[in-house]
Amino acid sequence: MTEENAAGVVFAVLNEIGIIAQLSRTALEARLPDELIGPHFTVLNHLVRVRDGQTPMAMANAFQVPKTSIAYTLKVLEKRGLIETRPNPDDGRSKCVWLTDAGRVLREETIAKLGPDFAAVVQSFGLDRFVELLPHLRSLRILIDKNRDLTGIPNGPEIS
Amino acid sequence: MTEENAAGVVFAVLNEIGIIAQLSRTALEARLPDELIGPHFTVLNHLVRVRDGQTPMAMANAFQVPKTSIAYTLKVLEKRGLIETRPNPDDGRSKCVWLTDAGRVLREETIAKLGPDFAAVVQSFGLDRFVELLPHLRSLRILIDKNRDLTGIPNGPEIS
DNA sequence: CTTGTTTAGTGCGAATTCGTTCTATAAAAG
DNA sequence: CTTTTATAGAACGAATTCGCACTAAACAAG
Repeated sequence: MTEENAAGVVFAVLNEIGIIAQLSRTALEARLPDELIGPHFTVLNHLVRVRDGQTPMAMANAFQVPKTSIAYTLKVLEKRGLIETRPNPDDGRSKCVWLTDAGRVLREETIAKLGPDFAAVVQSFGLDRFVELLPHLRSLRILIDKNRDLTGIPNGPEIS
Repeated sequence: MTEENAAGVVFAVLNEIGIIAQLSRTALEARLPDELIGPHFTVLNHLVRVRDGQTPMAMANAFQVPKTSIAYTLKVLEKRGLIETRPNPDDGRSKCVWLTDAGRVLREETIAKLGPDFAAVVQSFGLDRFVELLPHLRSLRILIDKNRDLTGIPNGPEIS
């Protein structure tokens, strides 16, 4: 199963990344209330980690998904009372997304539920390996993101 | 933006992985014929890399998606003449999936189109870093997969 | 052999994701 | 200021993903 060429290694890395993403989404959803799925939590978490009051478009860029996908996710979150939206004072076209108290609480509770899972993985995998992995993944992410704008991949009005 | 605790590092790593997965899916789809999307290619590639003649259920396990999702993907691929299915001689309940010549050709063409993209990323990121990343990602993937079976996450009849 | 349980795949409807089109506003050009 | 051009979001329908119920075959127990 050894990869012999450069493309093979890249392929294998992206393949592993794809599977890990799928696995962690499944694990996350197992700790979420039934009516919520991965992307819902991703939005809540993003609003806490980066900042409240972002526009939907900014989040579409951050997650690299079409704006219509974010729009639907936000609609569900708003209906559940986990976020609220207000007009953007700086731009009449757009709006800003704010967490409600319920949204913050749900995020905290979910993270608490994930704690033991993370702890188990950290113990087996080693925290130092995670720490070592992080900057490499960051720069790879940034690089692929840049490369997207160069290689003629049509990012269209949807993505950026 | 520095992460101070273990959970934060894990979170950040999984977050980067999620974005990279999303970005590479978008990049892949930009090189695929319009009527095909990421999962279609993933199946074709898997059948070449692992082996022809797998059952749908085996692929559902490999990709960690519900069997009904794979079923739909296979239905599209079969309609496009990229795969064909035959009954499983060892098990009357299941069937085996085989690549057609058209399926092999499409995979080759797609990989050829991705070549320059991969080369660009490899040049910037460094092949050695990919090589170093791979085993870590592999073991992380295996670990999360194992952990899923332990922590009471209901993998149900769908996943495994 | 018969019965009860598990597993692979299908059918079907709901939820989600996405591309296209449209409207309103902002930004740029003249 | 007026006229283009670009952007944010909404509306809408198609494609995809998924959960649940069902069928048929394998397997285990008796």
